[in-house]
Amino acid sequence: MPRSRDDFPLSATQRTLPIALLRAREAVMDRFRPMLRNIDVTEQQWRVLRVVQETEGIDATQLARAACVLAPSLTRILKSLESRGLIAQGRDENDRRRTLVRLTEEGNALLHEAGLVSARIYAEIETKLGAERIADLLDALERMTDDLTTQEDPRNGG
Amino acid sequence: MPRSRDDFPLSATQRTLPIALLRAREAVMDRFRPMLRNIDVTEQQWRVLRVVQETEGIDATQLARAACVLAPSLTRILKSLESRGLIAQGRDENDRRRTLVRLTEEGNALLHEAGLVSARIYAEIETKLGAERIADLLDALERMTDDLTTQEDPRNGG
DNA sequence: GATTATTATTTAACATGTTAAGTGTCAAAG
DNA sequence: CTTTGACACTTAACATGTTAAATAATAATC
Repeated sequence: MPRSRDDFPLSATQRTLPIALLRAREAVMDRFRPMLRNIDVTEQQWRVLRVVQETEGIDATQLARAACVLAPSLTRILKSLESRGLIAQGRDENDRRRTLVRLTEEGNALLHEAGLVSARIYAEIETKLGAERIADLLDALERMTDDLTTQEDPRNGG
Repeated sequence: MPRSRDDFPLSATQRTLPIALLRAREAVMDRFRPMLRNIDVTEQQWRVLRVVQETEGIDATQLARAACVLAPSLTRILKSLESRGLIAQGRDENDRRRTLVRLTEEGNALLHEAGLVSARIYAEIETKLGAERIADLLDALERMTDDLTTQEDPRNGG
């Protein structure tokens, strides 16, 4: 009796938020990985590019937060993307500590084309799962994230 | 007008499954990281240890799947945990390709103590969010993972 | 039983996660 | 204007993610 691909003994660790969130994310990302591989861009690089596209001239700190990458990772990613000619970095003249990032024309072209494929994949997922179901899940996830991130006021002893 | 910690412009990428799942997972894991750091065990090592605890004598392939780590990562993790005396590896006598993993007494002691702390943290999260809400979210995540993982039968022309 | 295919694991190479420490810039205080 | 502190990265070091290729052992085939 062979075990199928997702058959492992149902145990406590499999029914926890960290594992369930990780597995769900893997399931989603598996659909996008072929596209990313086609354009030779990693998952994290893609997130960074998408955020830069949405907010041209964003600074590194906000970019890191929005793309969910740590500052040291972002440093390397920006260096890599710049050497590939996809983005350009500059200094904020008002605060020369800050790095400002924008897409090059080449980066813009890449995002335009890959963005179409990405949108199609997301639409497929939406068809498979149902738009409302995804919206509900997104709402639940965002609420949970907020509730866990908001640190309780220490004055409300408890 | 300073921007608060989680204030970034609300844009499309922030309302997608990959980002939302990533952020939710980060919010949860932030609660466990201090404990993990205390015992000098990484997030992935902890998952591996927990699964081994649940299924003593598990083989590497099932262990990797249950702990959500890739085979090459597992190789390194097991080597590291073995060198610390927390686990022991052996060969399956019926199939000498397979590596079987079990906890040492030291590993068992570590998991017992840290497991208490972990359970307390999880209980805190449950109190903050509500047990039913977590259960519903886990159900939704598991359903979505299943629905995305199940490859449609090619005979049902699509 | 030798050949071939398949499976389980490992190794290698590069990218990122993670933490700590270092560097340059701005801002407040003296 | 200098000192101190805070902020925005950057670098370094180690662990893991990810893919491809290599090894070893089993299974299937002729």
